[in-house]
Amino acid sequence: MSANATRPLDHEVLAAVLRVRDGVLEVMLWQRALPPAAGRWALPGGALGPDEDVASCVRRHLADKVDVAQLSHLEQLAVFSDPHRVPGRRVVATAFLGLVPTDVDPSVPADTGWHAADNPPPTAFDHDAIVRRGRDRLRAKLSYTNLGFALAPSTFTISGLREIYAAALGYDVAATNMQRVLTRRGVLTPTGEASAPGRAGGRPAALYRFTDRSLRVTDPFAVLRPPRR
Amino acid sequence: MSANATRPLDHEVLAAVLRVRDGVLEVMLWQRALPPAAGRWALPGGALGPDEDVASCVRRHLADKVDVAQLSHLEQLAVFSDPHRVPGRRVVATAFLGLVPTDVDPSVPADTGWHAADNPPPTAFDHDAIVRRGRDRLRAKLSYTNLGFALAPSTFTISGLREIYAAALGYDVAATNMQRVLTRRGVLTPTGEASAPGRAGGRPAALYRFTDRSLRVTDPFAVLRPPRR
DNA sequence: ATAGTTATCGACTATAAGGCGAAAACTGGC
DNA sequence: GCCAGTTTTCGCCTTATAGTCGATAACTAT
Repeated sequence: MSANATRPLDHEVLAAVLRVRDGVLEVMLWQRALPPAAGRWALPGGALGPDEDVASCVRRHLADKVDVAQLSHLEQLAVFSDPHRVPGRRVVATAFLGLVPTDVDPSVPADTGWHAADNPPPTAFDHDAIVRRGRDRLRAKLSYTNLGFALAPSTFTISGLREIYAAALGYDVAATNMQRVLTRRGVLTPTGEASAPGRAGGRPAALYRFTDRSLRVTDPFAVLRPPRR
Repeated sequence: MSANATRPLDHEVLAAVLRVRDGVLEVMLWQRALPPAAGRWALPGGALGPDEDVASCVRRHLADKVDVAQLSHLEQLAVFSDPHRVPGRRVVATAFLGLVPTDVDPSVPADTGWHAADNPPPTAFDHDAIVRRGRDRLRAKLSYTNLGFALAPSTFTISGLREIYAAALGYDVAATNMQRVLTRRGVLTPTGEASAPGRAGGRPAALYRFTDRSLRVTDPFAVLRPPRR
């Protein structure tokens, strides 16, 4: 037996696209104009088409909101399948996690904006739970993979990277050891260049880049864990 | 628009249920008697019902093959959605990873058996890829979570635990430090009891148990990583 | 008793992390 | 130009964890 006659089974994809801006981890949401859940904020996404897999599908729907080429990372998050997650319909959602680096600023439609991932505005359906899952997945992976490359610009200073990690993780990280630890493990490579100092002066910071911009699992970075006491 | 009229969209759940037996990581498969893919081996699972989420669904279908209460762990793995993953139908699968401890031996139907997860017999559809994903997820999580509790019996010796980890990971692990490292981190707790020695003699081994049988993320266990050289 | 077997412990070495203060390299005001 | 202020980077020291090896404990079988 295939889809129930009285209540057809639909499948949609949704994407929690995250970025760090001004020290805040943000998620992309658009405001629904029409019922159901008019006025509430929703994740980008849409129905799974007959001839595509979920990865193609999420890229296709994201293209309505943002230049997909500016996404530095996209991965499956989880399936959300509560029979009542969308009132009046039976729709299973495959959620994705997308990341945008700090040095690109994708233009988005008028109904779409960026909101603090820790405190989003009222969302449609279960989209708040999906945002939480995406945020938690990012935080977990930051400490045992090199996923930071997807949030950081192509070259950056140590203190700039520290700010990105602190914003994404939601707590301050000790910057002193970050260069040493990440460099020793081969995650960071110095470019040899230096950044211009800010207007307050200070020594110019050396620029680094991620050695490997493909996702790799590493030992966890103790420097990224919360302080013990 | 809901499901395409000419090619209805179905959703199924599948479970890669793994266990360690005699030093081998095994997966539960049943042999299909009827087309399509008659004679090939398949993962347990079935269609998503109209009033259940995927977690309830996978437990319901697993109950046909095994006593679900004997599963020590069950988690979402990934969505498999290639439009041609099942010939002639459009069916999206949510795959789960299940684990069975070494000290229970669930009875299974006649068409169902356990096969080496590293080298399964010819499978139906994309079930071999799902087995690989489940195996890889287990291996990754063994080294940064306490998921070992789900494979091990309720109490065990250090060398017994070493064998389980070695079988699941596919490579030998250094046993010398395992007790010290896992105990220091609070993952293992001595029960105070000792096991009877084997027939060849030897000092009786102390029995341990996992301190916390709920899944917790820990620092990775360096003792579980492959040797450096 | 004694040889064989397995488990556990202690001592030592090596590696990595964390903290702190000094030094380096800049800006802007005087 | 000099000096105060700012930010980054480096070096040294302490602590924590991992890895190795050999010694010792606790058993079985003959």
